[in-house]
Amino acid sequence: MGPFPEPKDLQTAMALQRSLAERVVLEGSLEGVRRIAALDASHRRGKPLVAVAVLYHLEKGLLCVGLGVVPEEALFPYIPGFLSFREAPAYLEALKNLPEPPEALLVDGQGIAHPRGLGIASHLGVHLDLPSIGVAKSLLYGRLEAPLPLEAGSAVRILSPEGRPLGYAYRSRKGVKPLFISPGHRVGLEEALAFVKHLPTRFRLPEPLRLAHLEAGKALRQLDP
DNA sequence: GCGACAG
DNA sequence: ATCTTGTCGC
Repeated sequence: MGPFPEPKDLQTAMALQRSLAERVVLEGSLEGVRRIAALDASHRRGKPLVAVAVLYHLEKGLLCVGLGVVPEEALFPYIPGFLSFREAPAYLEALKNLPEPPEALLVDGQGIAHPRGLGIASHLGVHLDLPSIGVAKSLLYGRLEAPLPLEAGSAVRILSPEGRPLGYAYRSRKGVKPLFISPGHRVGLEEALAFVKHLPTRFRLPEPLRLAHLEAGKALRQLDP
């Protein structure tokens, strides 16, 4: 799949995003997929970025954890709309440290619900040619078709300014803030939501992502107590 | 020019 | 994302 391109400026990054977005495939079902990698990262200013890939089996649960660490100096800055250029390199390292390749990716961030149609989940999916889904804790782009009901399991579509469906706002549990689900690559809109709905979810985040989040925080603290 | 703005 | 204790609510 080649190296992960690191653009020298935002104009170049933007052009790359528009180009890669044309390669996104918005169809496919994840039925039958059991082994997924959940991706999350944590960091503190002046410290390395710690990325975690959790290999999770839908029936066996947590299998193992892969780490990816990138020094602050090597990091692309965080700019809304360009998150993948900052975090994806660390995720790719983390994925290399897994004993076996996942069948799909669950990523903390947007899929196609992005100004140029290439959130970090889509970017990673296209780069690795793997099915991927974006699960974000807040909305970056688009608007909700209607207010999201308070009931657990409710979902309303995320629409682009032109009215195109980009994903779903999804209430995973009662009394929690919604998650924003959008297909990353090689999965349809409905299928992406259906897949997330079937993941074990004890709290707000689906269990695989929650574990990845906990592991990332743990790893960051162990860097230098 | 005025807001909005994943992690 | 992280800095942070107790506290309100299901």
